[in-house]
Amino acid sequence: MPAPPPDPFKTFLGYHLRRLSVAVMSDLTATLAPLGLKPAEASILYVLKSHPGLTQSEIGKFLGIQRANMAPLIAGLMQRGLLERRSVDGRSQALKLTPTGEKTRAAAWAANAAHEARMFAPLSPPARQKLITQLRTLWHPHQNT
Amino acid sequence: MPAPPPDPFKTFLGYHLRRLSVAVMSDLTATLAPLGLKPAEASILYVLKSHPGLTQSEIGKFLGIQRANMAPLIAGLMQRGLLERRSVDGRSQALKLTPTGEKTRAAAWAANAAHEARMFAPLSPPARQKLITQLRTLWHPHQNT
DNA sequence: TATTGTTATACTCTATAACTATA
DNA sequence: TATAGTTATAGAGTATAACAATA
Repeated sequence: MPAPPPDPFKTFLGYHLRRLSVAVMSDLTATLAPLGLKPAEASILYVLKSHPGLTQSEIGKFLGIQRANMAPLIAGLMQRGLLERRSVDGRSQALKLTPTGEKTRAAAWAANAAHEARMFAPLSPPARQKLITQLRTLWHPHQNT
Repeated sequence: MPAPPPDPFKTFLGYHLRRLSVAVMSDLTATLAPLGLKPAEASILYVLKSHPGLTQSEIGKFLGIQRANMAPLIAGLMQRGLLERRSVDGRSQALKLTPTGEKTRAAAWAANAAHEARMFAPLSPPARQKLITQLRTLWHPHQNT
């Protein structure tokens, strides 16, 4: 009885990280679609809930999204009445959620939490928290932007 | 002294999974670039080392790459003399590494292993293996393709 | 000079549809 | 009828460069 061929990625953490991340992102995209939000848009709403008054450049730095790509994202959320602007100086504007934006954020947050519970059900809450801690230890933002 | 604003993604495993995965993929891309390989191409070489004789469709199923996107990848590797084909029947061809392909694969593998050691240095080997096991438990391939 | 927001644009990755030739 | 390989193409997501207005 011949041994089964070995999995070439058995020792490569990066491979499993990537495959799981892609699967989770795909599920999150489907989860948020009924709310008319993409993951990046929902993330912006989350950041503005906890950090109201940030400019769009600052949000981009926080999320790893470039200025040039933030512009259409913010414009779309503004157009839907989810955000409002207040001029800080002539070139930058503080952003915050409108009441509608906060309702949408809360709905997205609930859907996102349900998605997390579904995707990571095999892990106990402590195991999940430990995993988050490990991933944060390994992720050094300066490697990106 | 006001409390710092909370990180909105503190409890979202998916977010940290994604940020780390993007950083790791970026580093891997840079690591493999001097060998003239993209991560997907290196993965194909790895799979053919452990599973010689697979067709390109089978490799695509293994890696989660669609048939249509496998065609140019395989064509490029063929053109560089890294792969050879043997007709199984009129429509499918078994693939294997050429001697040059095996040399390139070995070089990519060594670079990839060094990349992993660098990226995941904070984790001991047992911790790293446990993390791989956890990620594999959470990843159900049928969610994708 | 440096920064914010914006536009235009290009590049990669991924997804779908359709075709051929084979089975 | 179904499958392997291919081509064409469209859509995201992301990257750089350049500009106007402002600091």
